[in-house]
Amino acid sequence: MKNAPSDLRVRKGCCVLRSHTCGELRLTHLGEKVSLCGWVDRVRDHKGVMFVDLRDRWGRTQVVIGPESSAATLAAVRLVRPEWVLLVEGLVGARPDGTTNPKLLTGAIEVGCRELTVLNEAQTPAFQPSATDLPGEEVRLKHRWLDLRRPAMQENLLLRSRIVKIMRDHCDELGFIDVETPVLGRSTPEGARDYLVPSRLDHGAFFALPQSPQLYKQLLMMAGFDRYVQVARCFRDEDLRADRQPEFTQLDLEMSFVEAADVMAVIEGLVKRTAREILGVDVPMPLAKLSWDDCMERFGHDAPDLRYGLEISDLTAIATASDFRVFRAAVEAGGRVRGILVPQAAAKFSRKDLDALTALAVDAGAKGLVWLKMEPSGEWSGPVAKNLTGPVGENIRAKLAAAPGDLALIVADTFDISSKALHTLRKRLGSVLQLYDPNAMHFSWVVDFPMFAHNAESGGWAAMHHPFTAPRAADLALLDSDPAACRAQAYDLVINGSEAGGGTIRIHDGRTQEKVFQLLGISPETAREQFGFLLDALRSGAPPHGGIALGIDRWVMLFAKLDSIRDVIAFPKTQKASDMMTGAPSPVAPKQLLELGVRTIVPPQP
RNA sequence: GGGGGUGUAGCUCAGUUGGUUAGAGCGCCAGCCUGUCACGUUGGAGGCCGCGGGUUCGAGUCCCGUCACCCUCGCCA
Repeated sequence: MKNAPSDLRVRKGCCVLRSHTCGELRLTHLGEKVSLCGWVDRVRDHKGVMFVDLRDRWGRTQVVIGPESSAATLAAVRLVRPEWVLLVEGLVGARPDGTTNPKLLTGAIEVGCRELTVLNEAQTPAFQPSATDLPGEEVRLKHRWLDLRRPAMQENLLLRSRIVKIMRDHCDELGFIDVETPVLGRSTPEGARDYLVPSRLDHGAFFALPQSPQLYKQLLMMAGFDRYVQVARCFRDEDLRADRQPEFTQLDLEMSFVEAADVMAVIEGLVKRTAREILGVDVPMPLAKLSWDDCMERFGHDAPDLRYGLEISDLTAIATASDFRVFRAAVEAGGRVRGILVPQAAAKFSRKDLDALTALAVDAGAKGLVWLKMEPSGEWSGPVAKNLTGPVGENIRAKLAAAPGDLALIVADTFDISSKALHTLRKRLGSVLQLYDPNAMHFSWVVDFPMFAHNAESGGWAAMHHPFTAPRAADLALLDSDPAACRAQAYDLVINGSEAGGGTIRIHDGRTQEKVFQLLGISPETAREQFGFLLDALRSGAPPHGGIALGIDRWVMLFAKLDSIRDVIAFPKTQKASDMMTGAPSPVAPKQLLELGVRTIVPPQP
């Protein structure tokens, strides 16, 4: 054994220490003198002969230390432990007959060790990256450097890198200019909660981290950049989910002199290219476009999973003719009666299962769930079937196209609540009944969003997308007469029931922008104070423009067929937005707070 | 903020109705082993049962509180 060399010898290629990676050697390298660097994955000691699996991000190679190796090397390797970092020099040899390992790409060869250099020792790791049992996520996050040594995690980040490169290449080839925008910006009350950064030079004033570069990219259009793109970090101080982190990355882009179709075409090209290069799948273009109304009506949600059916049917007209009190009450209150037919599911759901589904519907706000099973006789059965005999039952059967053995789930409530309940049920049924191939990917657009939604807090209007979204040209007059009916030039990209991107054509004239602000309850004074620069810029020769932002983390998660966004982020945060590894966020020194003119209410923890 | 789940050895987990000294596999330490590749084999060390309180003759187990992590509703223009 010798110590790590201080005089780095130049070898072939650009690598000084190593000639090859641990995933590289094949039978074609037989007899070559090579040097490998990597981590000790496993050691197998057979006294006279020892095996060390050396691992790097490229793969794993078996190193043999046998009688041919020097006594010093043999003695040295006996001390080696998993996760030590080694430099191994030796000859590539073919493995003896019957000892090749087809599970490894390098399984036909092994490196006969001539010289062994310990580049670094390692304390016993908190968990073994090579282990088959995955540690709990808490442990993985705390020792993230170990977790990231696992081949699965390395593959995830490699996939992310490839996808981002495809995105950048695609935009570059289409003439997009990559422009960076500020991270320290101005807080606006719209949208999500801001992350704030206190100003040292102006006590009492705060920067906000961007929820997205929305206004900057619009101003770049007004500046004439025509096509802008950025891989942009965004920050939203809201509660986390499996697919939501407080900081996340968007492919943010904006184009001038375009209509929605132009932006969508750019993204469709990207979808096609990514699917081809990453999955080897050809996605037919153009993608299906569903109107928002259609989505809500048929799936109860604005980002439906279209890998399976279970569409919602409207039974309101049938219910109107019914004596069933539950149905009548909903209809008379202006609500709707809607249902899902689950083919050949009657026998699969026990009373207990149906109670669980009912609980789901109730959680979604519904007062209950009507379930009906169709008997072989063609009659409905179930707790309320007796209320739905005769023509009503027959009409429901006809409308749902129900057959014996089918299960019908019906919700009578407001449109919003029935949508939510049936969407929740549809999702549950889809996964429980395995109605789709989990490896399949389905891309579609949802378009024609309403401009506004009712804001429960203020009682006024809230922007469905954001306050800069342009209404459809034909709907411009509706801003005055009927804002609720006004549709936006908005488009969401939906992948497997997940919102993977969203964009709009923007308002490019000041008068319309002011009108929309006004509808949103933003006074002219507030608008001037917070968005004065935008209003001025809109009056300074703003081109028609629009764009989109894609959630890169979600894209990678979906393309990697993973359930958690954290598995495609190198250093993610926990559900309480803390970093298990660094301990962020942490208390700071009183001096730092003093400089910032900030006083905390809760005293710092010791 | 609400609902649900988990927390026992470094890691993954078992632990019965509340009852003697809390177990297993992996890892770790020390032997044996010349063709293994999740090597095998013999022995050994290793525990604040998340934390605090309570009930009890007795608590890993029951009760209350609390903390952390995960899923989820609200929230996320």
